[in-house]
This record gives sequence, structure tokens and C-alpha cells, in this order.
Amino acid sequence: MASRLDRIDLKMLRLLQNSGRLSNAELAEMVGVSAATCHRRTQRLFDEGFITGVRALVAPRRVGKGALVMVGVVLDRSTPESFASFETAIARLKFVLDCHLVAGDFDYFLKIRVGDMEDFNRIHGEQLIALPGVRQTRTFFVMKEVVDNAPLEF
Amino acid sequence: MASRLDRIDLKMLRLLQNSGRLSNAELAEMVGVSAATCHRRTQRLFDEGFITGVRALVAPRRVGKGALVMVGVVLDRSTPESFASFETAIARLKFVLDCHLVAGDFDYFLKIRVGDMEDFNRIHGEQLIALPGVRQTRTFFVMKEVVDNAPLEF
DNA sequence: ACTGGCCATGGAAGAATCTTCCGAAAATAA
DNA sequence: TTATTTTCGGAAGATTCTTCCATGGCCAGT
Repeated sequence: MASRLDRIDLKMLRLLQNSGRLSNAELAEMVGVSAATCHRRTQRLFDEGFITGVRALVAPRRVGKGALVMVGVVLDRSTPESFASFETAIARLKFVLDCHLVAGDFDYFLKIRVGDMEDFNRIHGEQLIALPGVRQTRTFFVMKEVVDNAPLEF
Repeated sequence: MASRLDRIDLKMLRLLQNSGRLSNAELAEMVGVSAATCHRRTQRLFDEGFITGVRALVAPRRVGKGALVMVGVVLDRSTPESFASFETAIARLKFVLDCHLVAGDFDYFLKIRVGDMEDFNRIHGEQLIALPGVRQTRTFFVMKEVVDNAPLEF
């Protein structure tokens, strides 16, 4: 199952990453193989898990989610149970885009999208500090999104 | 141009966000309109900027980018020129997935994908601290990706 | 070098889909 | 109500998808 990716596969991955709606015929021509081969290879990239999904990128501001906030979280205790219950709880909060367990001054880093600061303040007070085991949080409001969710380089 | 989104548009956005490769016919049936109407509405969502692109999600580990690092950056000076030159320089670094200007103890927060820690150390020494105006950086290695790049809720 | 097995490839063709046109229905305004 | 505008779905030609099959390349073992 640990199959390799040749130059054509990589090219297809890069093209699909930047234009996920390319038709099979277009993709085939761009990478220089027949439509049949391209179709087979694309399907393999999906089947073997190189591509985990295809997502339309929705403009946050256009759907009322123009505010971005980074939050550092410190837990009360550093036990496996404490981590586990925090992670279970946070997976239910749909406004959390990223949640990463990190090494350093914080236990977790969160990336959150909300409508505005007022929105965030309500959520912070009602949902974030109420999460199991949270000792303190540190909020970093994003003032300018220089690069957001850039495509992966490989 | 500030057109509204009705219930059908929102449904289409959510469906496309989670399955960007849905065919027009499938989408039409899911939201309960004809293929012609669905096609027109989808095109409008693109033309008017509600959908900014469609991206295949590539599994980072499968392409040798399994390590994730968060980095806080502090600049020497807080002048507009200083910020501008930093932002220009960082936009060229393809391993930077996120770069956000924040309010708080840091000036910028970065989200970076690399192959492994050794890889990051080299990049940190050769490229990050060499960026214009960087006084100090604080590195948070991600030990566990609990939620990464979740779809936007709206 | 020859043989046989194993894949990956491209052509072809029926099935499915896209994309546009048009008249009808619905919404809006006067 | 009437006129105007907008949105809708059916229809159909053009395009695309998806699968089947025969061909050609590659490699291991004679």
C-alpha cells in the first residue's frame, strides 16, 4: 500500500490542490497523459489517501465570519485524562478551526473564526473558559491576515 | 453587488465546502432545484466571490510534510515599514501556511509545515531569524493535531 | 536473447453530465 | 391590476466521464 508518487502524480496533486474542480480532461492534458490514465491515477490518489477530500473555499467575510482569533490555552493539570476530556469537548465547538497540542508555554493553540470581537467575547466567556480543565487562556486578536491557509508546498 | 444568500445558497455553500467535487446534478438534487438553476447559482457563488476557490486536501504526511510548528514572532520596531517588509518577505516562504498580525505579546503568528524537527531547525536558522526586522521568535512544536483546518461553520 | 507474467497506457464507445436557450412562473413595482 | 424584472425548469446539442480491451514496456527466470 505504501505506493510511490512519480512526477506525474505530484504534478496532479499540485494542480488539484490549486484547482480542485479541474475536469479530468483538462487535468489529463496538463500533465500529458490520456484521459483514461488520468482518471485512473486520480482515483488512486483518492483511494490511497493522498487526497483526503476536496473543499470549496468560502470567503469568511461573506458569510459573517470575518474575525479571526488565536488563543493559547493552559490546562489545570497535565494528565492524559485532562488532555483527553479537553480534546473531546473542543471537537464539538464548530468555530474552532485549529486545535493543536503544543510544546512550550501553552498546552493548546486554537484558531477561531467568529463574526466580530463582541461575538468572540461572548464565546470566550460562555464556552472557552468553561471547557474542562482550563486554567487560563491568552487571546491574540488577528489584526491582519497576511497569509491564511496557504496551499501545501511539496 | 452585495447580494444576499438565501437558504438554498447557504446549503450549496455548505455542501460544496465539504465535497467540492460534487457534480452539478448531485448538488441540484441535494438542494432541491433543477440542474439549470443549480448551475446558475453555483456560478454566481464563484463569480461574486463567495467561493474563492476549490482545493484538493493533500495529506501532509503522505508528501513528506508531517511536522507542524507554530511560531510567535516579535519585530525590532513597530513601524509600518518594518511590518511591510516583514510581510513581503514572508509571503515568499512557501512552508508558511498562516501568517497573522496579532495584538498581544507577539507581532506575528506563523503556522509552518515541514518534514521534521531537523528540517525546521535548519529553516528556522537559515530563513526565519533572517527575515527583516525579526528580534525574536518563540517556537511551539505541535505534538498532536487535534483539529486541523476544520471547515468553516456559518 | 527469449519467454512469460505483470502492469501501465491509450483508444473507443455508451452512459452520464454540462451548459445554454427559451418560454413560463413568480416576485416586484407602479 | 398591469407592467417590468427576475428566477425558474425543460429540453437538447455538446462535452465529459467511465469502463473495457488490446497494445507495449519492463523485469525475472530460463
